[in-house]
Amino acid sequence: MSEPTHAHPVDPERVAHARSRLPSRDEAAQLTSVLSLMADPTRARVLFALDMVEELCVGDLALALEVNEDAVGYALRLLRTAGLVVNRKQGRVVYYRLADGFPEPLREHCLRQLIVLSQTPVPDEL
Amino acid sequence: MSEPTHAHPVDPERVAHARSRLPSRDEAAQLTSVLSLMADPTRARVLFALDMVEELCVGDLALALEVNEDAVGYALRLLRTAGLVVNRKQGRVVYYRLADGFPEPLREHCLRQLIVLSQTPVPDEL
DNA sequence: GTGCTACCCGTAGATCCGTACGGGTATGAG
DNA sequence: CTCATACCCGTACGGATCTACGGGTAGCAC
Repeated sequence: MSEPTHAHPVDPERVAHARSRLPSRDEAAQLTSVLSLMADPTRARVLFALDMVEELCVGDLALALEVNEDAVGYALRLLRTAGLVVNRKQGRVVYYRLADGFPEPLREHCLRQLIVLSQTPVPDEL
Repeated sequence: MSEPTHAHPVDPERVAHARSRLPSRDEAAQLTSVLSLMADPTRARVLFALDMVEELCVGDLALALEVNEDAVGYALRLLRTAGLVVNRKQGRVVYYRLADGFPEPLREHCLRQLIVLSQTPVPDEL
């Protein structure tokens, strides 16, 4: 079924309207690459924590989230290589914080809004 | 290394502060289950499209997004079973729309904000 | 120097996810 | 009735992703 049966739209007007102001596949891919970084419990909570307390070292982060250091290590690795967090080394302790360029809308509208969402959940009718 | 070396926090105050108002692992999981549904180019664009034009049938959705019907089919299957979209069958055509209970903050603050984000991208320094 | 701590990296194994394919049902046209 | 359309489902396969582990380095204590 993968090939385009149904060559002509049922509602051409709506199709055109949707097409006109829709992110391209590339734009969407770029957007979702950020989203999928937040779409993991550990990473999301790391971001929440850093949004609240400015700066935390790896071990304290593990304590705060109650996960092992492997988990935070991996989470931080991905967030770091994506440029969403930055680190600062002092002695043998490494402190992490949100990157300066951390997308402000993401922080304002998603991080903080979603923390509310997480208290008052979703429909979930199944 | 997975076991908790480093039993005592470096900055106990910040750890406590972070811990106090942090989503639990369960809350975070619930939240990220929604996020990971949006964290896919096809699904995200499906949601964008439905947010704009109210209602579209499967074939038109495939046309608008320029993807094959298998892709939209799979995307809609997941969004549907998660309760984020609903469908209405008229003849042999199936129309989809965002569910009534579609999380309003998600729609307002994320969908619409993120479409802006997708135009003016992220730091991405690597 | 030895040893411990805080963290990082690379890799193997399990698991999850998306795609493609074959086939099925129901509606409508002729 | 037969046939095409619009859509759905189940499954198999390839690729991505997460976890756990072994091992490495830099800083500090002694």
